[in-house]
Amino acid sequence: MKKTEDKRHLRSIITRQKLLEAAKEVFLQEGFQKATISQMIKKANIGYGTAYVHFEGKEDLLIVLMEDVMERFYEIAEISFLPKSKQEAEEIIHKQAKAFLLMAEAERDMMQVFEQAIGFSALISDKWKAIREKFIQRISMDIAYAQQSGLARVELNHVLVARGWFFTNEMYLWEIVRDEHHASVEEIAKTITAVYVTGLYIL
Amino acid sequence: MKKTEDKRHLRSIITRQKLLEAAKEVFLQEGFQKATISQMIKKANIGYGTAYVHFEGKEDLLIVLMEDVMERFYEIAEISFLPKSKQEAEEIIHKQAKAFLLMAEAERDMMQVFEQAIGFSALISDKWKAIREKFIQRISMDIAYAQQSGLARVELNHVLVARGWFFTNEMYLWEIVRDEHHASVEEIAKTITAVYVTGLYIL
DNA sequence: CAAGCAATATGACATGATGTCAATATTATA
DNA sequence: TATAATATTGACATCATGTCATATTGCTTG
Repeated sequence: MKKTEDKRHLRSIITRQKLLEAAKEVFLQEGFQKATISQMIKKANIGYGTAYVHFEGKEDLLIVLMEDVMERFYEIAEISFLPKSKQEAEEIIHKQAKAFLLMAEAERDMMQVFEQAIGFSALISDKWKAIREKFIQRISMDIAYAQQSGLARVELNHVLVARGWFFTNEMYLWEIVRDEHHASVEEIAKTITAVYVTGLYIL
Repeated sequence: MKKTEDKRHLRSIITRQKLLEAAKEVFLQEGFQKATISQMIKKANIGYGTAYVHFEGKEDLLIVLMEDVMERFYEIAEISFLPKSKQEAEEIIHKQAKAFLLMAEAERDMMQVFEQAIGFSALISDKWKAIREKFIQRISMDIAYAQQSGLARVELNHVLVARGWFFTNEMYLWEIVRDEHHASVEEIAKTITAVYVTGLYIL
């Protein structure tokens, strides 16, 4: 007999789901700090203690709600990079930077909650740090490849350059999330890519 | 009659000072989140309510404690910038970036508390944002100057470039604060400056 | 110099959130 | 149907915050 057909297990799953949906609403409406478990269980029509049966707390709830968004970040980080010229590199890098920044627009609401939560929860902060390191590791490799191909300046420490480049992207991401950017994603991506590629690549 | 000689006003000042010192100890020991008013007033040997006579709460306390550090950031932001060549520009920029990053090492302990507090307190977050905007405004002007002098690429939006450049610096600052950097401040400053200057300046 | 006034300090209290747990309800199994 | 296993519940203990009526201390004036 499958667990899914187990009636009481099913009930448990439904409870969990109700709570997740209520939590999302509350997070979006109140932000991470102001959101409380009480509001969520009320919206979900379940008992207070039930929330702690299914999740460890606010943080845990948000992490589950963010899982698919985080997955998409990981996918962007994995875009392949094998340029044969400086121009080709610029195209790929521009495309990747833009995709990264567009995530901010596409998921603005949840990302706003996420940003707040990074400040409050070490758990969530670690999740974002993992994404960051994934990107940086990938960019480092890309730079090393370009250096080996004679496309990029060899005298630069590729790890340090990678971090710097990602940091620019990340901060613009948060600006867009907060809706504090005063230029289009396209122009931002174009500009920062231009400086980066000219600064790193030869010719 | 001067206020300073007023004995009860003097007592008030001493109380305030005792609290500030105790608060600093508690912040450094516990971090911003875990630090409580109770711990501070205990260390300072004053009553609970007294803390709220002198300050509005934890946030306010930390802001006062950070005032001189913030002042020093503003001073760094005001370094003058009138280069006559790309090389001269690189020297000045490198120097400024290094001074900025060295602040992280010099004030690491308090900056660690500050970083945490940025996540928790809108007030403190705004203080840091003000510093950031000050730097960006200044860098924007510098770039515009370099563009007018024919030293920098005119086709780039100077405000966007300025933000991107500051973001790299800022994120490295926090890495250094957290002691998570794996290169010397000198090497970091040298590397990011090299990419930035080559990317932005002509020749 | 004494009485009254103003500035300071105090801690008990109300509030609001958290996480736990013993008790209860529901479903499965024998 | 009895019993075991699983799921739900809300009352409770805990802890930090900010407020406020009261107490204390020092100044000032008649």
